[in-house]
Amino acid sequence: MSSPPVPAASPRPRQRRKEARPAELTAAALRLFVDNGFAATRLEDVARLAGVSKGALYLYFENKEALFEAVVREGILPTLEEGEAMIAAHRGCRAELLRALVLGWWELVGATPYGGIPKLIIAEARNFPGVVHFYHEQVINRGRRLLAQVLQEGMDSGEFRPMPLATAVDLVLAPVLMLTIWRHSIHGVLGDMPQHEPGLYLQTHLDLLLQGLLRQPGSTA
Amino acid sequence: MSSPPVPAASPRPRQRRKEARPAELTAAALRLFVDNGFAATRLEDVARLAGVSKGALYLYFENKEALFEAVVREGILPTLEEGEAMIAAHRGCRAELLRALVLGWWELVGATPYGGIPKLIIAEARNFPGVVHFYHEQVINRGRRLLAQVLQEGMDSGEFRPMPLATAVDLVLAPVLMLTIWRHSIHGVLGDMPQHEPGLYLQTHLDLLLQGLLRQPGSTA
DNA sequence: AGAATTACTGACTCAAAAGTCAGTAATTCT
DNA sequence: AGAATTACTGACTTTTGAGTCAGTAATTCT
Repeated sequence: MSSPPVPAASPRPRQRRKEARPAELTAAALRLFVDNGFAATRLEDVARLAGVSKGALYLYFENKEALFEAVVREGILPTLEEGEAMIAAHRGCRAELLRALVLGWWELVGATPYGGIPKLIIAEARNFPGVVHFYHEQVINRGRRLLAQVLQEGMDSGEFRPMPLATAVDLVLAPVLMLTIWRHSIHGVLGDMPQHEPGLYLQTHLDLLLQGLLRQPGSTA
Repeated sequence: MSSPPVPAASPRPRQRRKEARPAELTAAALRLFVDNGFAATRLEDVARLAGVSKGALYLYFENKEALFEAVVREGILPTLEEGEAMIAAHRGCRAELLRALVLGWWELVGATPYGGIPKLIIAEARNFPGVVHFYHEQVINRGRRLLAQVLQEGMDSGEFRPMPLATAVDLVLAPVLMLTIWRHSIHGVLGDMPQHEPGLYLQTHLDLLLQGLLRQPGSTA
């Protein structure tokens, strides 16, 4: 229980890397915030995971809340433009586009550390109304508009059956979000579900969804 | 800013109600844990909301973690037996049973304070692996088995198309869970979505799902 | 090279919230 | 009624972690 503290084989000489620090700190904070929650995360641990001292963290972020906000703001970047580009460039049926958007999102966001942000937002919503407003405007609603457009076009062209638009959008999203949420909560604890390979899960989701949406079933699957 | 503290119109003479306290305390704790998260909830606030002092709370619960565990354990009671009874009693097609189970769950659990527990478990999973194991065994897997049975019977009888069973179960659950999670996080902050009346949302979910599942579309909806 | 600058450290302070317990007032017992 | 019991209180101690800052060492300037 009381072995002498290991001298940490050459504790790596102090480095000065002003440019890289903020991104390294937000990456570390994202990981710990998602895993443990905001309140239960110690800034000393964030700093250590990023390879600096707690003092250094405060050189780059006013306080814990500012770090949280930075984490969320950073999480938007790698996402929506891609989707908006895809939707503009796409030729072919809306069903294929829908598949591409969902699977693309999974690869670009869901499967990366940023996939933890939905869980984080959900868990901390009541403590950070400002951040929620921001995220809702910049991410949620923007993503919804994207999907709504695809569904609307599909309905207009007769490819999809008519449906309540806003509700249908959320029904496309729900399984995708649950997948990432699960990964960052219960799955992380249990090592659950061999059969829940994300690819198969999303494919089945899309199959089921499209069979429900398509006027002529089988025309795409 | 500094009006004299209101004497709290007859501060209600001290009461002794050994029997009722634990349930009142867990009810208060459920509310605050779901709203603010475990770490961000002060036990003094839990006690005040339950109408007792902090000291009294410690007469009934060892510590904060024990209170959390009690909250989750209590949340199972009003649920699964009902579903298992329904499934045993039901005559008629599996599609109707599926509708009844989903809508029944919403009324009995989702729309009540217990509807906050999924969000709570998700948010705190990494900090309470023991509780997650318990919940997974006692609630999640049991609920899944229930739905799997219905889907399997439907497939066997030819009412439903064949599908990967475990995945299909989770696709039934995802929108239902997202509905409760949303209510207790983002919705609570934004007063969001007039059109997201839970009834319509769940009906649309079931319509869409069944159109995908049914071999002869229209035979139920 | 040495001087000047500044990114970084870690021991410190301080506030807040978990947990304790001697005392108080309902209730029950005789 | 008074004595004995015990559910409850709230002021207290202890612990924890956010936030600070005087000092240190890497880098740049001359």
